[in-house]
Amino acid sequence: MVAIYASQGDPRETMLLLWRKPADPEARSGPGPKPGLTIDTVVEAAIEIADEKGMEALSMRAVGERLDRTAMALYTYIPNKSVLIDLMFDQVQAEMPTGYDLGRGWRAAIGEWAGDLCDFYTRHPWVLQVSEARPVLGPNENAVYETVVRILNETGLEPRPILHISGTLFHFIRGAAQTIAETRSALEVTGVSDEEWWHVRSAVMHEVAPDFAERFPLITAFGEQGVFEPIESSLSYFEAEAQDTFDNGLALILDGIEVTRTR
Amino acid sequence: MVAIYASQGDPRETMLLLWRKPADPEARSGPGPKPGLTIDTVVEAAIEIADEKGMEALSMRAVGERLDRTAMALYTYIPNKSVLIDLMFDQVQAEMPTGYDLGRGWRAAIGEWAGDLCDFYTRHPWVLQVSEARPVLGPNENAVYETVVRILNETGLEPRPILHISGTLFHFIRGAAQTIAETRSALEVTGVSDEEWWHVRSAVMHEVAPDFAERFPLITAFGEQGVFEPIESSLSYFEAEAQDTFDNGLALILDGIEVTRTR
DNA sequence: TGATATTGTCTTACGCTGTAAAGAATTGGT
DNA sequence: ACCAATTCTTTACAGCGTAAGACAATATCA
Repeated sequence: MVAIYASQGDPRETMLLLWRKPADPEARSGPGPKPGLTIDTVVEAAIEIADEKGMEALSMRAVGERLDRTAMALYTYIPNKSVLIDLMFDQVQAEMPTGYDLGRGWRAAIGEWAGDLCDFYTRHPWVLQVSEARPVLGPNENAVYETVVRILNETGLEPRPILHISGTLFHFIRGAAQTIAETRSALEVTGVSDEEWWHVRSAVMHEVAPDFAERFPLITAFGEQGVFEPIESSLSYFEAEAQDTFDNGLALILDGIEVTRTR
Repeated sequence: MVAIYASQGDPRETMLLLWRKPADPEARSGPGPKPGLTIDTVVEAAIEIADEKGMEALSMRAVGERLDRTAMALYTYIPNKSVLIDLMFDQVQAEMPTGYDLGRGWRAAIGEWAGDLCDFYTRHPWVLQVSEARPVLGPNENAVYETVVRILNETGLEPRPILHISGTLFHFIRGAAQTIAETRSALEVTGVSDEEWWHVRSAVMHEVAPDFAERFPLITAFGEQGVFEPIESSLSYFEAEAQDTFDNGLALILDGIEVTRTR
């Protein structure tokens, strides 16, 4: 996963695009051909490609082709690919709900929010490749932050603990969502099911590390009583396991918040 | 971050390399020139490049150059780049300690382990780009899993909860380490300090969203009383903040484990 | 000793990437 | 009719992983 730093290029220009403030409010009627595309159509096409085939399939040529243009035509609308990714990133976050019911308490609300965020990330796994370190600062990203902080504010905790908890939730949810998304796509990408994958490797493992059970007794014991029990769900084994880790991990973190709160 | 799936190519060949079992124990004295490199020298050179300049600078040509060879010379030792990354991945994990003192209880031990893992990831941030979904299954990766499970086994919990907790810890620690590493490298890569970065954007923000405080009242309020207080530490503001999030989030998760344990 | 088979390494080549530079085509204002 | 502005295309460059083929070095066998 290559960390993609937000906003390579002129920050002002990027922000104007993110918040859709045309740089020059006049001058939108001069000579020259009318633009055949808009920022939104370009961003939308790029999002479709990233959703369908992943971030590594997102090329300027591919986006251009989807819009019946060449790659270079896009540079009329967008300064470079890095900014395009920022715009995609902020655009999809509009999918996240903002109005969670606080009537049933912070725990129910944050649980719902976390589930929605995890679903969001698994719908758009490429979003996880955008660095969180220096945020994009678009309107929809800000709305997501505002939403989680508003829910956590119900805990009665101070601002700094709330920011730490929000960061912790993001770390956990992003990691869980990434694993869920990767287990899901692993079959599509490699064409090998979890069962096949494990079957082949466990055979080679015995050949290559005959002393495995002695060297790693606990994971051997834990593996034997958990791995590849027949499961009823329609999910692959690993995906079901990843989903369980999310559910249980989330509950554990909420318990931890409760402890912090009542201390 | 592009998810890199482990073991593209023949799984058996990859496992033999990971566990350093030469495919053919005989036949190591035939005609032809003697090999000038070894798997280890190649993997080591690749790790150095990834550590120094990041995963996106890791190219076969770059590794070859560091060893005074061409890119193609490496294919004598390694089937392809994907397998090279698997070998790098498992190799560096040997840095993780395995013998944590359980005398002071699981909480102290897991706290130490988590800190070590976070440090490990920030030393080798490229490791975070290797997918966790289908593990590499090398000896050192297995040792890391065995270690964390051995510590968590001290909680007295059942295997499945322990696996969920271990997964939760990995998700959280990876996310925290990634943010720490990215805040650290953001300055090097972009040449812009956190303060400059924020100064520019907050100015443009006022221009582009004059109603920001009304639209996002809580993050406005929370921001005002926390952001960019002068800090004494040698860390950048964001890095110190990311480190705080790790420390507090870890404590919170450990509290959550305690709750699960005593329920 | 000379031939042969085997192996390490290099060169070349292909299709992909982001985007700089330059030119063609289209349009509105004068 | 001309000009200036704007959209869009073409071409080009250096980088990527790696397939194919050539070449050089070496140990074994006749």
